[in-house]
Amino acid sequence: MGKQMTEMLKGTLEGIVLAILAVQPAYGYEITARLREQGFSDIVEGTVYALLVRIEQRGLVDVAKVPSEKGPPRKVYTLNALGGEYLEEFWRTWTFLVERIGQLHHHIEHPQEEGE
Amino acid sequence: MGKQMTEMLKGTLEGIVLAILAVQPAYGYEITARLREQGFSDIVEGTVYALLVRIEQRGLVDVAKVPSEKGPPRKVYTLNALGGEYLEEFWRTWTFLVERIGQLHHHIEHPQEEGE
DNA sequence: TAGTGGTAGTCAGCATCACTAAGTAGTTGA
DNA sequence: TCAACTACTTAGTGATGCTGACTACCACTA
Repeated sequence: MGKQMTEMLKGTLEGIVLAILAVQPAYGYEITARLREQGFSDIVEGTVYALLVRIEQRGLVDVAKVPSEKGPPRKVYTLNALGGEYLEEFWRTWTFLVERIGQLHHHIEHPQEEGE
Repeated sequence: MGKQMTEMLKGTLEGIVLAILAVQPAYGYEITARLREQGFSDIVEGTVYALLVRIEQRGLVDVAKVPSEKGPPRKVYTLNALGGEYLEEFWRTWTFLVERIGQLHHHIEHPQEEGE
């Protein structure tokens, strides 16, 4: 999309991937494809793999190597308990931010309604 | 708040400040105080000032030096035409992200509703 | 047999951004 | 004089996503 989206994804992409893993376990290539389907057309594989390494090192996911019919073996990531807690914290932070910014947006278009 | 919020603010804080300036011109110290009032209690002055320097260098705002009754002169920032366009682009990007992530959140809590 | 294309993952280097921490300066009041 | 508030500046750090190139496995085809 653009530079703005790139910067916005910092901090949120991690939550997005954890949310995808919360639905069901997945491997890197698959996650990248799913992100593309869901509209994040510009996210590159390298970014996703680097992110997966990070969340693995932090112990938010469990990893299993699974052979593939086509190509090299897959590293399948599963959200574990710690990852689940982290994801919940993500949702709280995200919701807070969405509410604050939503208020700002509303304030701009309907300035007379708020008491200043 | 925490590390998650710090990372999420990357890319969004700029939009937040531009949105504040869209309501009315303001200077750094004032913007910091306003952010604190609006719930972003952990945002430090240094962060805001650095951001203001950036958006000034990109030509998104006009700057005027105004004497203060208390303390050094203020640098009052006003959103200009380019800044307005940039802010609109920010809202588009932000809305897109909120919708995508909202879908993900919904999907997790009501998985059977979506067709896969 | 060599070449192409899809699958799957790794790595080095870069730019951007928020934070930390310290400093400079002006004004007011004890 | 010194503290406290106002107002802005600056150097350095860590985290993150992107770029671009690379390795490797498999199937199909000229």
